[in-house]
Amino acid sequence: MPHDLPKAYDPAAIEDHWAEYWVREKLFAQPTPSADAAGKGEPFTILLPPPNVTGRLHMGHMLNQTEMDILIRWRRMSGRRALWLPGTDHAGIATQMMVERQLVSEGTSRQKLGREAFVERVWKWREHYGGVILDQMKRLGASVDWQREYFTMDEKLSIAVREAFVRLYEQNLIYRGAYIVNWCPRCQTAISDLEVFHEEQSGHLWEIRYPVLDAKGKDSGKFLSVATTRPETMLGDVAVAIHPEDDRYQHLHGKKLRLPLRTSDQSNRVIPIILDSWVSRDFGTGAVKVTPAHDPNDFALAERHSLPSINIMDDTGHINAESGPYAGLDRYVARKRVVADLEAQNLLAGIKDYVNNIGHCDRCKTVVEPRLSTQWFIKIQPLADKAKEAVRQGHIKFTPEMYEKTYFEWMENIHDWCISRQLWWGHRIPAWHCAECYKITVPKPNTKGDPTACAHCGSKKITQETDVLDTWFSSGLLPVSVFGWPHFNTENRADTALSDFRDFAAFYPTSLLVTGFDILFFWVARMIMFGCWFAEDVPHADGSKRSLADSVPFREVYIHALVLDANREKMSKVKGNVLDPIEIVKTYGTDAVRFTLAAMASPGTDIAFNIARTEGYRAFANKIWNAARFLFMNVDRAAEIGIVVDPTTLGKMPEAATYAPLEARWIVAELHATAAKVNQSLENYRYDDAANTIYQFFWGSFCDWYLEIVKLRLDFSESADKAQTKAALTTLVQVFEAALRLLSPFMPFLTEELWHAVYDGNPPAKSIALTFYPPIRQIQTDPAFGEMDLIRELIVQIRSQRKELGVPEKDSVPIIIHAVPMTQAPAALLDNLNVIQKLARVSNVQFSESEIQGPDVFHYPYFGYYSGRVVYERTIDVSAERERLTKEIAKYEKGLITAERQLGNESFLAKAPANVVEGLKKQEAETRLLLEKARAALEALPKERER
RNA sequence: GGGCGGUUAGCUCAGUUGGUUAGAGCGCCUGCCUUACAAGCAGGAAGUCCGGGGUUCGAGUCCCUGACCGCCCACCA
Repeated sequence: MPHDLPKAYDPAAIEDHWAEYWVREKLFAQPTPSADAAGKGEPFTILLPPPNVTGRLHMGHMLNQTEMDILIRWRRMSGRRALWLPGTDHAGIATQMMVERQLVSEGTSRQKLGREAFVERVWKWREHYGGVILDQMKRLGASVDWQREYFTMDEKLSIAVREAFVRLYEQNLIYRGAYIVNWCPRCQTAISDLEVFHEEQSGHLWEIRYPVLDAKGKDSGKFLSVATTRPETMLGDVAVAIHPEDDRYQHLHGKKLRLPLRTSDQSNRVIPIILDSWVSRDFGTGAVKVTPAHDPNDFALAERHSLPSINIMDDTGHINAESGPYAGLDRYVARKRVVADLEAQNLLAGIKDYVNNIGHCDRCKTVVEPRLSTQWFIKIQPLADKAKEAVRQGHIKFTPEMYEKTYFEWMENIHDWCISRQLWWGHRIPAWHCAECYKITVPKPNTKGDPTACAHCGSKKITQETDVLDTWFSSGLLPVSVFGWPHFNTENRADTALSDFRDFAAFYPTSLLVTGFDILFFWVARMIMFGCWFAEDVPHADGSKRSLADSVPFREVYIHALVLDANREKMSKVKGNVLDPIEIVKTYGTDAVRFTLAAMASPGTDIAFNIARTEGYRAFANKIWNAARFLFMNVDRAAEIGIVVDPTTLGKMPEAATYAPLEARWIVAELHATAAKVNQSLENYRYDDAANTIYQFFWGSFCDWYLEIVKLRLDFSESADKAQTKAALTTLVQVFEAALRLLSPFMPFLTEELWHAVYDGNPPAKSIALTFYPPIRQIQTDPAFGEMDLIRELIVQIRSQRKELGVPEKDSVPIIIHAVPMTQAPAALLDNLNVIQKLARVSNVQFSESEIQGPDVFHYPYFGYYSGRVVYERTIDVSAERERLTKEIAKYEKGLITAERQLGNESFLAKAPANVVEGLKKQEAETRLLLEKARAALEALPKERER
């Protein structure tokens, strides 16, 4: 037996095999186009948001990848030159943290190892764990080009990072300086604003009395109260600020205060009272201590008033040597100590409970410390302006649209980007410090090799900057760097790798970015800025200048939502509600999980992942599996009597002859309509519509109706009309094969397996993924839809009536039909009486010239009005029937009143479009008839016996 | 403090530019092991479209307003 499928669908038995096959056969490799690549299809490119090398696949990844895979498979099958490019991110802080943890568990540390050994260790770690998520992707069937896999610290990409840096430096867009940055004492590095998350925490607001000095510099006996949430920062106070027009403090103008704490510089530092209208009079006491080295506002204030900055903390969040007796204390210990010391001096005016927003390190959750420190920054405004312009001009389209607003919101309020990190793992900043003149040497653009002497004084005593770049600096460059930038753009054209240039020419800008909103600013915005900035210099293949429109890193961005648990809660390890996609995949199959995500992925709405849905879609897969078994069973039976479907009739969109049986014409029309809807839905990122449309087609139309009807035509007996059987079988196989292709992007494994089975080991391509997707075809309204509706509705009515009358499931019963207004029923009905008999278990259909009366008469309006009756002596539940009819009558009455009111409204008749009025009139007439019939039926019911 | 999104059946969600009697899956009820499928088949019940006002011939859909839920951004010590 060629078609020997197991009885039940078992994803485990098929998925591993195909996953491995797709990778081995390099089916989705998209090589660098040759010079004469014309006519090979318009490129469709997606860059995979590179997972961190620390990563394991979570539900968000799976959603992200499912969406990309559906689109790329669909576009590939639709004739586009599809490229989905995978890679991983070195993820500076995150990875360094993982390895540090590992070292701690081994009783050693990063510091003990030293920089070089540590970095080597991280590389080893990366080799070991870095591919986990990619292996998981393979298992999910992601149709990426594995030949192009990259890592953000690959040499090729590192060259791009260096070139981007030196160009920006050359353009005066990179500067180094001491500013307040967010400092993580655990990671011991600066982090950007985006890497800080704020959380409300209950704390205290301390009111501290600062002694006011008299003209001689002695305590005047008066005090100025100042409110603070961080008393330990007093050690760095250089002033106290009040509002110039604050009536309460007019007498203090020009006075000085004594800092009531001992520090090393002076036991009692004297600080001025300064006036600044930035101070709000109604907060706290209206007086604010100024600590420039530990607060951004204070820093700005100090600049305005030419005050010094006193840094009181070291890299680890401990008080430094500047602060005498407090030196070496942890910041929170110091806080307690300071408060105690103040209390001892009776300088604590009060402690209030206070809830404030505290910044935490995104990675390690440690409370960040705003801290003055020397860092590298990008002057972002020029890049942001260009990036805004690109979106404003419509060169990048956001879906859902609202994210465009979010993008602009952020871009309008953008701050310079702190790009230096005091880490060891990452791209070391290409700048050299001179030990003699202290100036900085940065290589010129388009040059190779590290500088050996100071560009300013010629000294050979130069050392490279120890800081590395923010991870997002390199990932922000990916759209240009993965396609070879800047190799081909160097002055030294001999260096130009031609193949890289062709990649860039063919695949940049990428078509689409699919990602979550959580990295909209981190990554998406940065790619747009970098892309627009650097790609504009790269000419087109023909040498012409690249416009802004062609400099963007991607033409469209699709932002997907979060995957929540079934109770709409965020998944988190703490809550213990994390679903591991790999586990679910093992139980239900990748296809079912993918389909679940697709069916629930409505743009802009979070997905409450419900395993019940996945169970349902596994059932769907099983349904298809069994439809295939049915089909193969018949193909095999047909073969026994010499009927064989010509395989060359497959692989295209089936057409039905006008003389073909109704179900054949109908299912073909349905297939076309489904293909049109699915294509349109995918075009608009409506994965949910697309998935549901296919589901409805496969299950609701193909299996529930078409297969049941086609059984009648598959007659393999001696007396059978072989031509008719063959025609039916051909349509069956054609539609099924096309439907598999339609479903393939959503359920790649199942469809691959069954598609190969359809071709019985001789497929026309290596994979269903390399065949053609059913396209949109302009369809006229096909009469088959209406005819089929007539038949279906009649069958449903009969089944319903049978149930009502209590006819045993297996029994066949006769029916009587009366048609109004025509005395003859239409051909569609007469031609398909056998279908009605089979599907509704009817023994005989009798047509009645006269109207049928009685409580068991059913009615339905199609091409006129039909009534019918199932002939059966029923055991009627009079009261239940009365209740049902009463409800039905009420419903009709209500509908009728609405319709009549509207039809009686002259302005409605005047203003509403004709088809709406027409429809309403028809509906009113139908309702009226149904109402009359229902009333008659109620009337005909035996009267309830008196009790 | 700003900004954004949501509220439709018991649950999770669709519902295009306003247009005929608001849909799906799951769950629920009833009956069936009908030779592709019990992960199935057939039939059925179930909604004050968050509340209030307005525009319109017509509102789940547009406008105003209130309530509740969620998210993002933000330097008030």
